[in-house]
Amino acid sequence: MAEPLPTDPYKGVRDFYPDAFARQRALFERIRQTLALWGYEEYNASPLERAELYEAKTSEEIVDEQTYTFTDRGDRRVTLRPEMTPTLARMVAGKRRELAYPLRWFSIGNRFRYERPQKGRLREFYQADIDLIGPPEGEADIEIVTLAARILRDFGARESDFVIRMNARPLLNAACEAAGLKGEGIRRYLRLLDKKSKMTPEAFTVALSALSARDPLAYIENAGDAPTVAREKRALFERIDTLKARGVNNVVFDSSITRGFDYYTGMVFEVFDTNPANARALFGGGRYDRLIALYGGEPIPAVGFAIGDVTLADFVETHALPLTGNADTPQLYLGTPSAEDIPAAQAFADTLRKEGGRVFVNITDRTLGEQVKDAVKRGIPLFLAYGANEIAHQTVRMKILRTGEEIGLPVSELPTHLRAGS
RNA sequence: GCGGCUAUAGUUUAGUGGUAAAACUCCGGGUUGUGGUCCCGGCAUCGAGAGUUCAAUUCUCUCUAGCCGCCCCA
Repeated sequence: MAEPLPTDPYKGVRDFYPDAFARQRALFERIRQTLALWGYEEYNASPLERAELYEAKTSEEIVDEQTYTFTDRGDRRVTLRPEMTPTLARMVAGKRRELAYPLRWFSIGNRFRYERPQKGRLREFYQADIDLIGPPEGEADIEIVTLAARILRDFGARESDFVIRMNARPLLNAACEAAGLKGEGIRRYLRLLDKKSKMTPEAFTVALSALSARDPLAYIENAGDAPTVAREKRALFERIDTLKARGVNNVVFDSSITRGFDYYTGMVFEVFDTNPANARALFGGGRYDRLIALYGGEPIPAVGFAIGDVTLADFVETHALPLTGNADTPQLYLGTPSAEDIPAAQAFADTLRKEGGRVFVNITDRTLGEQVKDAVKRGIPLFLAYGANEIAHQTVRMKILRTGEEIGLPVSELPTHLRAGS
């Protein structure tokens, strides 16, 4: 006997058994509904991409150590997409002249990253990427942040359940330059800033002194010291005020929000759960005006964000938000008194399906008692036996499993009941 | 890549230096035209390998896997 194969999924990825898949789908269906109301269109692409796509703008370390990259049989280097934005940029650039701007696009699918799995971080996760492409900084940024808030609100979250922390790359850059940093120094400072909340103040001060004489944040605090900083700060605060005026009140300025990515050029934001039990970033996004130009041509401004399934599911659970799943459970279990009745039951089921009934037909030789048990286990609400008696009299006894009640009715009325019920 | 914790039936767990217990699930039967109750029976080379020992599921080591943290974070 050969060694049996393991039944666990590959490290860091999940199986979605029907229950879990129904929940997962419910999560993203809710997002799809909101986006449809806002006129966003769904696109998709292959998870396989040329490796160079990420080498262009993402940092080398990420490509080398945190992607699934391999060489195919034609010696092409291939990467399983770790994020969607480069693919989106590639697609937009490819048809840049024929698309109708502004583009309101979104995509839901899996992303891959090769790293050590731990809480909230897996090697394969699902994400909704939502982008607004074409308009420069301004109204588009307002819409994107409003939409981010609306998606959570449409899950039933209250405004107090989350907070949107906002910053702007130009503001950070101006402050860094005011502090005498440039190029690589700015990059290193942003990385340090990203970690600030996890460090002790002393450790931050020590790390900072290795980079700069004065903390760039001081120039943001006292913007009067540097005109460029003052200008950027004013622009950002105006945006926050606009959002509040338009009904998104849970937005705050947070100078430590940087986003790890090089391609952001404007506003950046992260949405945090306010519940202490789940106090971490749920998702985030920002403006990236120069990414699409990497594929040639004039820059096409863009702003967007992405919501991952793991953190969103945690949020929904933490706040006990209602989420209906399993909408596809059959409504009716069609039992057969004996195996000879199966062909007739299948034919009958098919007439019910044409009327829109979701029907599960028994094809085993189990007794009716066992079939009823089976229906209960599967969570199918209605049961009826279909055999010689039913065919002869054209009537059925429909059993409501939840109450045990049985209703006798003519076969012809059954579709009406299925439509009314469930 | 580094560190901590864990590993017993399909699942969740108990337990012991003398080859294991329970609940639920599943399978078979009591009950061959209608369930959820009840009763009986079945289902574990105690993660893998090595060592200590008369004897290891139990102690030690190595490995593997999972969880958690660090690093990193799209």
